[in-house]
Amino acid sequence: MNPVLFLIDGHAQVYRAFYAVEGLTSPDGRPTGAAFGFTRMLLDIIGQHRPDGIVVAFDSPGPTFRHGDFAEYKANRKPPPPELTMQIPIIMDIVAAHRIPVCAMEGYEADDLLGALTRQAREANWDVVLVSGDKDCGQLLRDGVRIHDPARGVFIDRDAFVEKRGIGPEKLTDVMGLWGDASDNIPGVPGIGEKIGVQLINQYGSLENLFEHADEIKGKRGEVLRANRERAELSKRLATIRTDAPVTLDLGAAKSPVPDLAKLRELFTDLGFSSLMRRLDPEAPPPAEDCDYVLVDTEGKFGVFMAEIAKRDYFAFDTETTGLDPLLDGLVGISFSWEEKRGWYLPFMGPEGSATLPKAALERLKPIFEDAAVNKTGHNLRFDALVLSSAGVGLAGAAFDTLIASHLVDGNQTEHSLKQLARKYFNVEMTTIDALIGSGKNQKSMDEAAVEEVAKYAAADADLSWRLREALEKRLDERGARALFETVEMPLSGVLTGMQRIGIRLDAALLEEESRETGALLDSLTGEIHGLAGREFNIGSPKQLAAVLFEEMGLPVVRRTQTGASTDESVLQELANVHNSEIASRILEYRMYAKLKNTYLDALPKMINPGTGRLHTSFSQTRTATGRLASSNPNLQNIPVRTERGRAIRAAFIPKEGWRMLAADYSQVELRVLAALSGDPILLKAFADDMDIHRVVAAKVNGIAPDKVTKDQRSAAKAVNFGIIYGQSAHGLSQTTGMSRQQAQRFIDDYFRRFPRIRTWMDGRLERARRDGHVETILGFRRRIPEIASANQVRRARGEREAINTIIQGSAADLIKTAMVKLDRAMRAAKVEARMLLQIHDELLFEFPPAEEKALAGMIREAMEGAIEMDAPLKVDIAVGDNWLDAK
DNA sequence: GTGGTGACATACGTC
DNA sequence: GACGTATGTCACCACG
Repeated sequence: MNPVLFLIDGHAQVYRAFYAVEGLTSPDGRPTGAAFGFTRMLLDIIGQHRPDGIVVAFDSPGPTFRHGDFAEYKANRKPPPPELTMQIPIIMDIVAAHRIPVCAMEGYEADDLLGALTRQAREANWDVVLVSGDKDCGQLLRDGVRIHDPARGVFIDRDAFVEKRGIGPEKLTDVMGLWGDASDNIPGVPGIGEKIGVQLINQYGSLENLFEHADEIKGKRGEVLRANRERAELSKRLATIRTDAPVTLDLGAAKSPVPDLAKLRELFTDLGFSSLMRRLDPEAPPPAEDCDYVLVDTEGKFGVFMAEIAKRDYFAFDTETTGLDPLLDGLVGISFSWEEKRGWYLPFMGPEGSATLPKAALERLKPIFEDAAVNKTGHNLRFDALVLSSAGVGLAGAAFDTLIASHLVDGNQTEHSLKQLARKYFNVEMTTIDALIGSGKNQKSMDEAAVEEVAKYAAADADLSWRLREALEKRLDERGARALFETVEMPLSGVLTGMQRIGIRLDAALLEEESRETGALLDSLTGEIHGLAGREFNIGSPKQLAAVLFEEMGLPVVRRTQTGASTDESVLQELANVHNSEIASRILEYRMYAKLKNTYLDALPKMINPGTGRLHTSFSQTRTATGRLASSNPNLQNIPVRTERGRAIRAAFIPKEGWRMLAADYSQVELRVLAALSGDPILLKAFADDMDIHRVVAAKVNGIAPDKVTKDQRSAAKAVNFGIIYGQSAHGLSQTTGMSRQQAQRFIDDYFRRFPRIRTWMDGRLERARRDGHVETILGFRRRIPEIASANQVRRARGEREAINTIIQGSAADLIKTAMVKLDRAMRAAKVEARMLLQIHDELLFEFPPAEEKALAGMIREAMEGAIEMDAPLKVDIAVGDNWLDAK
């Protein structure tokens, strides 16, 4: 029996899959229906028919030889929808990961390539199965060649074809000369369809012979035939599949490809093809790995370990702690790895009676951790650095954080846990922490779990982190993000570690006093509100509040949420202003005070670290899709500033005893980025001259002199400037400004008329985003924008806003990150005592001994204003005070 | 039946 | 546009 080669008509199958699988998207929102359908088809073929070889043929963009013959060829075809086009590279990746050869050639359609490959396969004594739904392929049928339609699950051989069409496959092109093919815009002869075509060709044997005897055909049909001879001959040529395309069938490459399972798993994870994942590996779950993890729990073993680690100038490590707070919780043990599937675990704490290492062991490790020449890898190294620092061990040479690398490789992904990355890159299922220490209220702490078990768990963490480094390095290089990683993100990680460790001093007594006052206010407001409502209810419950306002008091419903009537601030504002509702005004007040009390006044003092007496936020370098930082536990990037009462909270953020506080703000950093990137001459000039940018924009849009700009005009311009940065629509703008939608639209139109460079810059960026599927910041942080190709107008508009916003916000984030790294270096070099405490997106907050004020301000100005060379000057406002409120 | 937990929705603080 | 955190609400679970 001959071996069987499956030749797949790629585009035909992709199209079919696209329309067959609707509405499927990846976890990050990219359309994936076509890729899913195609992949499923491929796995079906491999799994069910066990081909001896596979090749996939694709059309190439651009005209083919058929267009030279007939310019209208396929002219009726609409361009493929962008949701389909954007899936082609994904499909190519999937085919490549299966290690299936792809055949494509400019100037030839997939059909012709299939024709040539079929011929060559037959010459090599292989049988062929053509995977295609296209009727033209019938002409390639002969002995040893079959057609497979995967959608119908049928195989058609020569006999089946003759049975179905009533004509031999070799005569198909003659019939199509008469019949034509509407889908390819092949004309044929008017009035002649399949039935008549088959009948005529069967009667005369061929198209040529038919026309030689055309005179014999009587009546209307004869007339039409004679009049359309050229058209018929052209149609036959167009329908004829060539078998002489200059491609060479490489049966060696096509033969039973061995898929790159790791790559496929990675792709499937990204795409959310969990149902297909199982089919990659029939013996799922993945086999447990055979790893060599050593528990170093005696002096002797520790000696062996030290001798080994001394030979390396690189390793991966991970710390185990009693809890999740690196500053509060204790060091349970440290694991190491510098070789795949091998690791060591050094326990320092364990259940009663277990062997652990003495503190002296840590002392002997200290010089290695503090040696910058020893290159360290870890997952979320900032956590480990803080844990070590609490144990009196410094960390230098923190070169590769797999968490940060993963975020740079794919910023759209929100989860970058070691467990998830191990699954994605290596198909390794790691033990969960719950399996080790339990969950819920019976959860143990790591020092209570058996040391042998902790050793396996911990060593696996170091091992996987070590392995991930290689995989992620490769991807960083592919992405061109290596420089950003090494020169900005990794150094920044060290700076953030320092900021987190130092924390910020809080005047808890002041907040407690505020809280009491606010509590009293809330009590009296609660009474008033209940009085106005006529009954008691929970004001904090939107549901109960809606019932009171709209059902019991009969106020009009302004807007609806998914679950009922909205009671948010803008709704209450409207009820208060337009409908003179007393209760709405009181609720607005109540909400403001409740927010301040619950979120800040009461919460912040509780979070003071009892050890340091200060407040330690946690910065995340890997949470945002734009490259900004995020702050949590507590979030110190959203301390109130807008209202007087909220602002007062800032007075509780105070410097170390006897020191002062300094705040350095980038002035209009996003607009400067916009000016620099777009090259808009008016904005650039305004910044060069250090003008009030909102005033300049207002003057320009209204066509008046800057000194004639009214307060309202300026604030409208300010709102639009913000809108541009946030990619706001006219709708959004009208919401934030109180303008009507029409007014907002008119203002935006005027704006773009006066600043055409911004419009063209945006259009250019959007076009590139559509082409590339992603946008990049000045330093090359990348965000994929899948929605930009959506056919859905709402989603597409959102994609466009995301695209512009990410470029501007992300580039501003690049600027301040670079400044922080430079500034940290300068401060170390100058050996100042002053300390950077917080970053709030465009602002840095410091505490410093009074004597350092001048030197510090100079360093800050230089680092921030000179962060990255741009066409627009950067400006920093510096203010000093005795607390954060003062330093403004 | 009760109490705890986690997911979700709503609302709102910042840049 | 980008975030984090608060509260309420509901479904679900283990527990006695």
